[in-house]
Amino acid sequence: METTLPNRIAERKQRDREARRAQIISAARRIAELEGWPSVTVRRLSDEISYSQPVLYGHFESREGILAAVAIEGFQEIGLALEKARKRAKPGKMVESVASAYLEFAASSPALYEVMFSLSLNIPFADAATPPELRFAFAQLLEMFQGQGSKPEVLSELFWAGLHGIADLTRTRRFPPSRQKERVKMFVELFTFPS
Amino acid sequence: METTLPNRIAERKQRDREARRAQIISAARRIAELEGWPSVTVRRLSDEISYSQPVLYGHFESREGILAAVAIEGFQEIGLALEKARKRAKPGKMVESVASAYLEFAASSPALYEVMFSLSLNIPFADAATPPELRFAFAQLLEMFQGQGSKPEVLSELFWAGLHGIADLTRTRRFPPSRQKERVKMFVELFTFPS
DNA sequence: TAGAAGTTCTAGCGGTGCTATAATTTGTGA
DNA sequence: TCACAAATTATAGCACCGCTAGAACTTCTA
Repeated sequence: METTLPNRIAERKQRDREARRAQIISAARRIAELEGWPSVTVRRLSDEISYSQPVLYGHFESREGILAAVAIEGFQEIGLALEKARKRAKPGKMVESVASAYLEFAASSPALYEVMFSLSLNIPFADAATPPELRFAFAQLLEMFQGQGSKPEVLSELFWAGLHGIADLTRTRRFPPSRQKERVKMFVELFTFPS
Repeated sequence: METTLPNRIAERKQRDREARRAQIISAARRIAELEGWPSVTVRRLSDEISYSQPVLYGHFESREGILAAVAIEGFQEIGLALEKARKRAKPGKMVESVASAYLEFAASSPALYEVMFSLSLNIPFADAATPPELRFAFAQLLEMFQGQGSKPEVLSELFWAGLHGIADLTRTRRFPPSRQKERVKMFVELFTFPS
């Protein structure tokens, strides 16, 4: 017992730490979605988790580090959503299914989507230091265009860019939501090639 | 003379006011391009124009009002650039010309482009309250697709969305700049239809 | 159970956007 | 020309921000 007890204590501490970290991320996300990112202050977060401010800096380097963690979580979720949409799509409907899934993700969590892209992370897509969550998400698009056309990478990038453009311009109210259906339909047609 | 003098004084004051307003916008833009938007503080701007802070609030409602003014200026400039590209394009090269002009604008003034879109202005595109600068810019794209296809509005929106996506993902380092040429080429092909 | 090691909090620094109020300059009529 | 009103500008301060040094406390060990 005596040799295992310290381990169990250490494990519990680690669990607590991770739970608290998750709590911080969750609170940041919730507040951002309800009141916008400017309301996500370090003081506010420390209130939410009932710890003083310095505790937050034991988990993250800075406020921006917290936002980055939220963004990573977002990329993981969108990656999973795209994978699901890709795999469950009816034959010939893959592009439409993935496009809809992407836009629905962006529309249902606008603050999350905002932080995923508006944050100027120093995280290039095709870099060695790119987080796996980001790689995975982009891989879903790449997978979709494998075999179709001569440049699947470039095509995937354009598909992503188009979806991001629609999502971003919708989020910032540049596009009237009324025409969204038509928009998606024509977008899908643009990226559907005769087999 | 005596009845016109007060007018001349008032005119001079108005001119001074407008000059100072332009100076504020110009300083904000310069600082943002050199050091990023977080460096554009009200104190810093008041230093640049050698007036105290409250003077700035005689010109703009808030810091965000200053950014909005810069953004409007940006929309005016990109509108002119797109118009020029559209009108001077060789036959059959209009889409390519306009796309290149758009991306070059975004790449050459990244901070300006950033504020034009990252700012969540309450300014829908197709609204009555949409500033004319915004209308004009979008009109250039609309003009391009008039007659082509059945839904020029939707097509223009998709074109804009695609360009914005490329510009934004490039600016935030998600796209490696290396493939930019290929990207633009394929994008132009997507939006070029057989006559 | 005393002390070491690890945690957490208090309190404060320099900065931010913004503004009430004081000081100053400017234009005007006697 | 000059006193006075009106417009303009500056000073100084508020509440809040991100962040952190050092004090206070808790937990574990011997």
